Amino acid sequence: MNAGRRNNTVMPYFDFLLDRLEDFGEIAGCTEEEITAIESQFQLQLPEAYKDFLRLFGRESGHLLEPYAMTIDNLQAHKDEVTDMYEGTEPYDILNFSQKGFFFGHMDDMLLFFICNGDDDPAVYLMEAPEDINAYESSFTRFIELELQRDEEFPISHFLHSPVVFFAQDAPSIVTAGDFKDLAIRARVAFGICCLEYAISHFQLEELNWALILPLLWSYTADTVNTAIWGDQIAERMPSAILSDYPFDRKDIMWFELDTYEQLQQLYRQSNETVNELIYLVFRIGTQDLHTGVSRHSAQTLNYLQKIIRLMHENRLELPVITPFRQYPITEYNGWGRPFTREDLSNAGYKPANNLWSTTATAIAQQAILTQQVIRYNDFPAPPVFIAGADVEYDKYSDLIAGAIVVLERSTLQVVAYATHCMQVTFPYIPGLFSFREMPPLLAAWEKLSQKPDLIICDGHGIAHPRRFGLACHMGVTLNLPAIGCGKTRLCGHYAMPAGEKGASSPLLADGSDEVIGAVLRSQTRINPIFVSIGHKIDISTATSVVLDMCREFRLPETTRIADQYAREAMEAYKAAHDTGQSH
DNA sequence: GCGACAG
DNA sequence: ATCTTGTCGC
Ligand SMILES: [Mg+2]
Repeated sequence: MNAGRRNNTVMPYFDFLLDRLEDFGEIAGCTEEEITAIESQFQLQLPEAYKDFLRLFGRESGHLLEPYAMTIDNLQAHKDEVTDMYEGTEPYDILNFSQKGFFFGHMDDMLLFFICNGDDDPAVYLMEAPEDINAYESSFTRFIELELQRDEEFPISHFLHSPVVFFAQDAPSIVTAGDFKDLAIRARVAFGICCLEYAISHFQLEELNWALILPLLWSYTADTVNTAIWGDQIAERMPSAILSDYPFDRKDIMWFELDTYEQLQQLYRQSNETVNELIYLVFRIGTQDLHTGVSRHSAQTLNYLQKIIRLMHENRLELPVITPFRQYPITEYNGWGRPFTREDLSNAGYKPANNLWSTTATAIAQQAILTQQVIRYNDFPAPPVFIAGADVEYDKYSDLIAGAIVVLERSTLQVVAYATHCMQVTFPYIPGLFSFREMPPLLAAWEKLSQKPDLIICDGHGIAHPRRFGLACHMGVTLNLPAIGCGKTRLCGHYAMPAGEKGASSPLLADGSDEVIGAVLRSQTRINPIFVSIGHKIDISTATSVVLDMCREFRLPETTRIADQYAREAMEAYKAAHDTGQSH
């Protein structure tokens, strides 16, 4: 009767519900047209299991499922909520990748989503905040099945399969215009200029002649500034004015000559719209209250600040942290704030733009999602014979990074194969996000490797990691290869010192629980122990014995040592080849 | 609020 | 991780 009634469509995913549909009370399904409309509205391909769900419950989900707000009339609200969390970014862009996150319901304050990656019955995740994402159920059907079995209203206590923690510095800076409500105009201008600098760095426009405008902008925060003159000077240098069709006219321009005008033209032409718009917005903040004085919170400059923040978000740009600006309250100097310099900001924690830092939230989300794919038991057909080692080398004077993977025969330590790759770094070093820094050259080296190993020992932790997803896990899961994490120092967890003799070990325990996340292994007698943990497809005792087996004369396993050698060699070779090619 | 934080 | 010199203990 209902248009949502299924016709001949097979609905295999919720067979288990068909004989108890009356328990749900009032239910109604979606039509195929509605489902198609959702897909086009959200620009994604919905998984089959979810479509089946919609065919049954898409319009009315009955009292059992009602608290989850999973009917289609809620979808836009879910999306809006996520959008708010991310302040302007599209919710399905959160997880970066090519896949899109689809937010289909909620539990209390937490949003439920799956990733549209082509999987017919995808895993379900819970998002409490952008950087706090947990795997919840292994599939959508299982999610429905298990939720219906729960008696409790909202069984929050067992939401989390494993605790997800992250270092505070991993979290992206979240700043809203409202945060500047009580801060001086000088602080607002300075924040805008900092955003401008971040944008310049992000678009790799540092080489342009920013000296034409940046120092002048910064002069606003100095004690010598005359804001009226500053406004006049900046107005003449506005990108819109310089790039307009009107030719240079000495009568209109008081503050610079023709050659400066031409240089400015060149600058803004090579710049881009976003950066030029930021300059304009900074100008507006600086001049808005010029004649009226600063009233209360100066709502209009907050408005421009909001535009700046939105522009930054639209371009996926990290925002400067707000801490350094907090020291300039709106109560000082009639709202303008006391003067300061860029150095004052640096001393208070302002970090210059680093375009590599903009993706931390995405990286954390990936880890929370990928960690459930880690297999923590032995999963290999035969005892591993060809053991790979991996290490990465850096160069202090450039942004070069060289990765090496070496394959050794387990007992003889013969080098069976090796491969290296040198490239530019693509990610900064952030404890907890290490794999995003070292994986790219390692994966490139892996591609070149003529003989693939049975197992890989990585120079970094596996599950001995705040989100249980260190470098070794990332490598293992990515390559679908048994992997061991072997770190030199602790990242997280606590332990008792193992006995002094080679081979002694003690468990590495997770912070705040008794979960064993690794082994502290004495690899040489009375030498500092090393940290072994599961990477992928191997258990901790097997991992420990394999690592111990590879530790012959030194503290570190031969795999790591030899990989280190090859990586260093590759770096030197690359630099030498590059030098001769460049020096005229 | 402060310290801790793989390579 | 990087650079680089010196020192300690076997
Ligand atoms: Mg290393």
